[in-house]
Amino acid sequence: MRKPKAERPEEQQRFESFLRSRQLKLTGERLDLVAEVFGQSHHFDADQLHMALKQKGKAISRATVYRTLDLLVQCGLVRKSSFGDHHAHYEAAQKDEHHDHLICLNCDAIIEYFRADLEALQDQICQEHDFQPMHHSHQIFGLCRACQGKTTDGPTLAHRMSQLNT
Amino acid sequence: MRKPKAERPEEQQRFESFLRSRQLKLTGERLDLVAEVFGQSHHFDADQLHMALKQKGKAISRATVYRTLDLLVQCGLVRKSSFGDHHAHYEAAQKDEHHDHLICLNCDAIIEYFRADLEALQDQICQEHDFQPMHHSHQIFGLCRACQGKTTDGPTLAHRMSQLNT
DNA sequence: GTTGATGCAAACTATTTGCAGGCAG
DNA sequence: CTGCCTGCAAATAGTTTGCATCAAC
Repeated sequence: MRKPKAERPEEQQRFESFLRSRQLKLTGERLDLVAEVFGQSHHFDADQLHMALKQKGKAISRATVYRTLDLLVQCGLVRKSSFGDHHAHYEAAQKDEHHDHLICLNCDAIIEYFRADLEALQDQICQEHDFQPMHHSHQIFGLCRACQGKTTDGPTLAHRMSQLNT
Repeated sequence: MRKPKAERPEEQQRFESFLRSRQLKLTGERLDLVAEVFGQSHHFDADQLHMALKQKGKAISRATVYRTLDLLVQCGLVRKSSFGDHHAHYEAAQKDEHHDHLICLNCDAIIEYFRADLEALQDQICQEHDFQPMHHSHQIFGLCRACQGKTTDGPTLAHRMSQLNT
């Protein structure tokens, strides 16, 4: 489902103008990374991206991976979040659609959801406290459908729960 | 507002029976730490606790601070959470009351809130996705009442936003 | 040619862990 | 006295940064 490079997918164009607007340079590494991010399955972390690139012969240093992801976050093409484990997760931002996550503690599945009424409720809470919201994060941890039946590994699950950093 | 030691505040008793139930030992360090946690202002982090203890002449090693906080979390007397900066935050758990947080990006104020309808909505979302919730975290970042008027430091604010790890 | 980018290795931060000696039960 | 506990220092893990070199504009 990856668009041919020749087409210069929309995301790449957005990135290019972002770079130009800041007098930053369009390097081969940046192009490779962007291509990978938008070819890749939605959710990933810095290391997965780094390895995926390496496997395709595009060995980009970790430092550059982090630096470039940072740029993509700044220009809004990528979203960064933390799922309670101890490293950052990234996802290609789909247009301007916003969503939150359900996270399976057994298989790490990530389910996205969006509820207008939840967003409205948040705004209401903010109003009540005279608080001006700028960002929010809402995450629910538990077991996805597939993992509820399974005899999930109790000790491991308990351990993950206790390690949850949220 | 700190109860005299002689009274053995409820929290300390809870901790003691927790320790006994696991054949763990009631050491001086653990007692000092518990006293500090429940004497202290609600929200704190490992380092603040470590320093507060040191200032009172109770120099407990960082390692022990972390280890003991861990026990307190396990026995439910303390709650651990992450506010998008890069370290854990703790708070003495008030009975079994649950709440979520509004976090001011300018002054770090933390405002607690609880909304039954929000909790209900969450359950509904879980049902819709056949997801069994075990834990959730809901945080809204922005400006508290006091900081909305102030000419808040734009660059700094933007920086904090971009560093948000949620 | 400037100026910003890259890779490497070293630095960092918050937290964890191995170990030897200490103290609670 | 046995086994958990402590402090220390070293180890982690993820991420960031300084620096010399290199490439985009």
